[in-house]
Amino acid sequence: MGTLNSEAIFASLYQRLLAHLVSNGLKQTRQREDILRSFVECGGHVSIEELVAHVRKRKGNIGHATVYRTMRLFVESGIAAERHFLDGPARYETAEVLDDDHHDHLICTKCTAIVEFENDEIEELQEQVAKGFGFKLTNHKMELYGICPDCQIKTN
Amino acid sequence: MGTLNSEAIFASLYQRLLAHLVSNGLKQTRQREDILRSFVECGGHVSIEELVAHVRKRKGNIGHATVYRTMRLFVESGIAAERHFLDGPARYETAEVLDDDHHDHLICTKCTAIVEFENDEIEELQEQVAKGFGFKLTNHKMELYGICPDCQIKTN
DNA sequence: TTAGATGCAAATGTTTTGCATTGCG
DNA sequence: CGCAATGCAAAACATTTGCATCTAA
Repeated sequence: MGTLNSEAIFASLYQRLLAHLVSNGLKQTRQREDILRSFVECGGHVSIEELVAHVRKRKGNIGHATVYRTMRLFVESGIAAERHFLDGPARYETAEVLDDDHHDHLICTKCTAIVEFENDEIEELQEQVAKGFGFKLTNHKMELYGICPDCQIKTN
Repeated sequence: MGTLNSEAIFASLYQRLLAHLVSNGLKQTRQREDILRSFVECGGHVSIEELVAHVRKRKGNIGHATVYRTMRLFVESGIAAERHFLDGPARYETAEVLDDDHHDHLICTKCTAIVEFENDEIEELQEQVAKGFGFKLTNHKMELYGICPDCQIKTN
């Protein structure tokens, strides 16, 4: 999985990005296309630093500020989502799955492997908790930390 | 609630802190006592900056670094827990409730009011999810974001 | 042509660290 | 006395911003 249809994912996200650019009077640029391509090729949960490195390897130079500004743009366009795991730098993932299919994360504290999951029962209970306090729920963050199967085997 | 038995809370936490200090060959200092007192008086979810201001108002000067180092010590002693809401600075809460009574947070995105809650059903489901992926769950973070009753009334 | 985008460097905010000095045990 | 703690300033990060320059539309 991944590289197989990565061109298709790129195309779909780029189309959504273009729609956002047009409807907001913003511009299509070489950098935005490069960053999106790297973003898709990197798979999930990339940091800004990793993106900068990836774009620089594929193409020429790119500024940090540009990548920061572009990822903010991607989030506003609805094609990327920002996550804050542990307390490292922000990480981004493609939003293609997110449409109606919200997911949360299970993170290994030894090797930082990340598994995505979805659980409707939990979502439902969260909704009930919020309602119980009179809150109108807008979104949530749930991260489970533990030791993954591989790391449980390795004694280190 | 709060100021009523805050001296009792202080005493209980201080006792636990002393135990940690003694068993690790660390020292009892004026600053550590002052910071703990402010920490308890401030109630829940204080930032380092707020603690510095509070200690300075009650007593004389104190260094930022000391407060950072002391809160890390408090976390290691098991008398404080660190939280990262939204993406502001770290916030700390007293761990007295945390013993066997884990709780999560419901946060208003308008006024940043924070409500604590506990839900065993959700905990149980989280455990099941982790088990499903072969993970050994060590801890988790769950934050629900929404609009609190007060802010729903105010139209702004 | 012109508003928006880029890239650099400087600024910001949070947290950590080096080091001389102080103070608990 | 000796090691740990403090306080300051400097460093380290992650991120944002100012500004001159460039470029898509």
